[in-house]
Amino acid sequence: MKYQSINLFDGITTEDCDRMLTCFGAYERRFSGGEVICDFEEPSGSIGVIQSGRAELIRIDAFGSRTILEELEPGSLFGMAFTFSDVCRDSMNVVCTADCVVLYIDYWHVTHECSNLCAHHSVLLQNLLRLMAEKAFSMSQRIEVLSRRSIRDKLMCYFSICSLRAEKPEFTLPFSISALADYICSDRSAMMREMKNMREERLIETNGRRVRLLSVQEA
Amino acid sequence: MKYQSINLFDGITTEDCDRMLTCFGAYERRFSGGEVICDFEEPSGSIGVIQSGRAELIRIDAFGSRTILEELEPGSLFGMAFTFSDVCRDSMNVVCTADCVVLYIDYWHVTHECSNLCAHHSVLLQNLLRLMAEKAFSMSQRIEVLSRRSIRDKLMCYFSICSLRAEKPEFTLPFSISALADYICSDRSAMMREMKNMREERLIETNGRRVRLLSVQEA
DNA sequence: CAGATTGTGTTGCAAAGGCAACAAGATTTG
DNA sequence: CAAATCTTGTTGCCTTTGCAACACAATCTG
Repeated sequence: MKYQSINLFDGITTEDCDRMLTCFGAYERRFSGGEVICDFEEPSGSIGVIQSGRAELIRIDAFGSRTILEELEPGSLFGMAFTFSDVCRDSMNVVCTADCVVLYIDYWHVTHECSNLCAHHSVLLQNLLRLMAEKAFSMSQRIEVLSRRSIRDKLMCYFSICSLRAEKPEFTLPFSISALADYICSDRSAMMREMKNMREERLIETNGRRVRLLSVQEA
Repeated sequence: MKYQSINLFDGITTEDCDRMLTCFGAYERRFSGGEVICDFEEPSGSIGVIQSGRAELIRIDAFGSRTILEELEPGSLFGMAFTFSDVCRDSMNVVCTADCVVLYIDYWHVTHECSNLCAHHSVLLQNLLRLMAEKAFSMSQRIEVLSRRSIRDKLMCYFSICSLRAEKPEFTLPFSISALADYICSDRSAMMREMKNMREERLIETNGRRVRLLSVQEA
């Protein structure tokens, strides 16, 4: 099962698309690396779609511990119900890591037939449904990784997912080794120690962000 | 922000609903406690909707360690892209915990206008969108909890969510204390030890599944 | 290019958590 | 009702992990 990423506007012509976006009151914004795209300070009724570039959903807790809650790639959604709204009073941000174009769409407009009867409203809805399914999929993966009890198991689970996605046992991490520690919610030095052990036990080979799974699990 | 759960068929009359379901090839099945509703053995193109009862999404890894990946309540969705499909070769099941009625809908039919032009297709799509958003929301919560580094923090985060949902500092856990350990992916005895400490430090009070948060966080 | 920042790699130490094992109350089931 | 099962509760021991602190390469920035 492989998911090729789709864009929200696949199957809609540029003219129709422009017309709908005007009708929806949608708008685009550009961000450059390091900028905070969204800080969830006030509730918003709009969905953000990463059109291009990269961003991360970051949580910083009261003690300054930083966690990457999510990697956002082109096609990724954020905002609204997609993000857990700060129950624990930590600061949450979507931070741009590589120059981004973000499209904002009002949620209400998407779910209600508009008076102009936009021709491709239903196509948009279908695309949105599919993007959300992809998002649900990636969150399930994250839960899968985080549900492991040890750093080693978390790494092995995450690497398995990466290698499955790459369709080979060798792949490149989508972020730095340090960020990987944030992703698996473990201490960086503890993780590096464990990776060293795993290299010595010949479970993996690493070279920078390049990782190769050696023990292709037999089961 | 409070979410009242919706049903997939809200806003659709019973007759229209029946007609659509026939048209979609949807069907209902009943399960009783302990039965395995879905084992993800073969890929399926359908969405499962819990209509009534309760179920859990369970993973059992190669060493027999059991994890509740998700609590499924009426309105919850499972199957397809909603569940991470077994990358790590562990066994995954949806298990019925209280007598369930489950509705299966073919995914393809939902996303494509049918030839019969079912009147309320778009309403169904909107409802599905909303259910998926709710699911995304609950998965975000789960990630929020699991991303905490210590058992104490995981518990506090989870209890905060529960108390927010209950709109008061006292609430009843939706599952047994033992199952809570599975939910937060920690050792049961370690969790009990930590809960004991937390009781002694007067962070919480517990009585069976009844929990009261004492330190209503000041920030 | 110099200084600042970020990423990588390492270590000692203390604390937290996992594991195993046991005991006893509660609930279910034949 | 008695046996079996599930849930709660506890403890000791040992491993894993987090934390603090350091060193050094790579990259960014004015």
